Amino acid sequence: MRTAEKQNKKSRLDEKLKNRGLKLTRRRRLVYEVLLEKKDHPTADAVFFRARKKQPDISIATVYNCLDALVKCGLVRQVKVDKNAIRYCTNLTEHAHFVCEICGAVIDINLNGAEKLENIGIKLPKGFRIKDYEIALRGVCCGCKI
Amino acid sequence: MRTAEKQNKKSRLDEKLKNRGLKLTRRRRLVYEVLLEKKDHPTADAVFFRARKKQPDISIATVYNCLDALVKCGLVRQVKVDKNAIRYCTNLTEHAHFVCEICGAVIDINLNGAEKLENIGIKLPKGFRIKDYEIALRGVCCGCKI
DNA sequence: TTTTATATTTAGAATAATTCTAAATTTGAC
DNA sequence: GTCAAATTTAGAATTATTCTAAATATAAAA
Repeated sequence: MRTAEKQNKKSRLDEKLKNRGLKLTRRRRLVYEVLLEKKDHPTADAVFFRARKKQPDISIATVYNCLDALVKCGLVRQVKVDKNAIRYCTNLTEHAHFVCEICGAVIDINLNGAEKLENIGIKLPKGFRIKDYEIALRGVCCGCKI
Repeated sequence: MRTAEKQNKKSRLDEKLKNRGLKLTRRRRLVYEVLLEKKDHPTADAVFFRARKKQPDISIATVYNCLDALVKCGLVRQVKVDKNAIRYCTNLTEHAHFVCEICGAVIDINLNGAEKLENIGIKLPKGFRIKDYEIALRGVCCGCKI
């Protein structure tokens, strides 16, 4: 990628962060970049290792802080599909997650209109309001099946 | 409840445990009883406190062991709806969970046929197989709405 | 009913993920 | 450039859970 192009990409990323009301910092940019580069739902720890390759002096506490900031502003979502560490996801469309119980991989499963929550018609008790939901599918992925 | 009735209830519970191939122990009976008495999806810690009221010399390690055994044999299910401690559920029907983000309460939401997983038609990539799934609805319950 | 092999229970240590704290640094606005 | 406010940081603290190895209880056989 040429320098100008790279620069352009970077400023688009900065725009995105600013639009969400985030104070722009070197660390937040880095953490968000890392998440966008490999969308395999990394844990905070995995993000930390990837981030360190680019800025070796970043700390794990900062990674947690940045992830929290990105989640709070809505650019990133937490994925809580098992008892293990929280994973992070930049896919903001309505989707489910499949977790392979053998290899631990987490992949996005797109929902077509019919499967989206407002269309499947779950009935809540009176006075309850849903703000968010998460569908975790557990099983065996194609790479791990016998 | 009369003693005979109580006895009868207890042996039905024992049957259930035995049918699942579980070795019958005082602790497992207790832990399962506690779960059946108040189905509010307690954490291991909450189960420990309730269990201690009846058998003060039970240990937290045993509570974890018993819960694991009950989960493994299929009488109890783990509920992993947030980053906090795992919760336990004795409802074996297909259902979703609603978590109140204010008070933390977790309640069962029944699914009617149309909403069950095999009927909503989620498309998995080739070779993937689902063994289990979990729907977590997050929001505000009627008691906490403003 | 006693014996015996095996599984369960236990206290306490260990681990893992995350949060907290308070001092140092960086940022954006002026 | 200055400055207040927010961010970053190392390291300690916390929380939930798992591990370990010794003591005990259980189920089945004798």
